[in-house]
Amino acid sequence: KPKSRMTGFGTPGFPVLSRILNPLVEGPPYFYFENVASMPKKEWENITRHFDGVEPEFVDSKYFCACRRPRGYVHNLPVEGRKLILPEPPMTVQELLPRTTEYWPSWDPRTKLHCINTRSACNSICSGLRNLLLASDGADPPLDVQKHILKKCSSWNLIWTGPGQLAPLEPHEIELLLGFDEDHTRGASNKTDRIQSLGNSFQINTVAYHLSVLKPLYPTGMRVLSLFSGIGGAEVALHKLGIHLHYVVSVEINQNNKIMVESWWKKSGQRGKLKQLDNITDLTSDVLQDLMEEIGEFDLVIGGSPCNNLSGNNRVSRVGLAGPDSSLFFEFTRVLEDVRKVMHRRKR
DNA sequence: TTCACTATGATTAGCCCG
DNA sequence: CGGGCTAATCATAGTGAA
Repeated sequence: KPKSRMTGFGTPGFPVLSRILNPLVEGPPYFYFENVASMPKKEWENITRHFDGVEPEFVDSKYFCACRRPRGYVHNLPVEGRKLILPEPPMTVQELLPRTTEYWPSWDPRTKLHCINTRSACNSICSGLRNLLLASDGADPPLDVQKHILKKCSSWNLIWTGPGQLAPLEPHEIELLLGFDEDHTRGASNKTDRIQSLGNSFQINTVAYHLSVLKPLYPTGMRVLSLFSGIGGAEVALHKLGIHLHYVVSVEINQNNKIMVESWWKKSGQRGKLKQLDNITDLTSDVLQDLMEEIGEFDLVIGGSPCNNLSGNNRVSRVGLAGPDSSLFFEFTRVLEDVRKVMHRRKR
């Protein structure tokens, strides 16, 4: 089998490659940046330039869980000695959602789901498919009908929820797919918001695999600067690795997401300190310097900047990295550079 | 105001094949 | 090596009901 582009420096089942890192970008601070893999290559080259030539590691989360999620990760972490978090998650939809197997027809060969999108409304599609299935009265529909249905299933990421019945994923199912505990996003917002926030999140098992090399480096805990935190995927991944979170500065502008992170922080029994900020542009060099007077250094700067101007799903404003939201990427490298400056200055 | 739902293609990369 | 084909995509703006 040919090696896929989406296995990065190594995934379970694929050999671990080594790399030589530019000494200029060696940690600490370690950094970890994430975004969609399928943006124009030109934009990834642009991003690489802003990370002093560090190239993204492209990884598909299908090697870690039951859904596709091709993403690029730019980081300066060691790539040897990676470990999976336990328990290992279900690798197929059928294992993840056992109730679907009862209704999953033999002519639907899917075992993995597609990327989580933020669309939730496809009732008319689903009812149309149900009518098609009703027409075949329980028997396998004709091949051309099967093909049509499979295409819709693929396009809308539908699962079998009853006899001849298809539906999109519910928020609690997306949480499990992405490696969160069930109900991670419950209570803070409505269904629309939950799906949106989840769709923007890390896949925990994938990210934790990359971050696992930090555990032996920081046996007593880490001080983390989490940018574009969202629902706290980075924090959850580190916690599931058993890494003590000594201090987390979490920057997230969405109030619902902030509440979810704060709620998780309490629920998971954290003993460190969480400081939440709203807007990354408010995290100026001066503010950061004051923060670091209190905290000391940051061991890790982590986050994924907005992708909506880069995503192929965007019909309206796919204008590239310089777009109104995606241009916040430059704040990531700006903040990282500010952190480096403070740390470097102290070394002298 | 809040919320669920709906309509809306283009741009990619990766194939295959001549 | 280049053109054609296939398949997939962390989305947005608008509508209407509650």
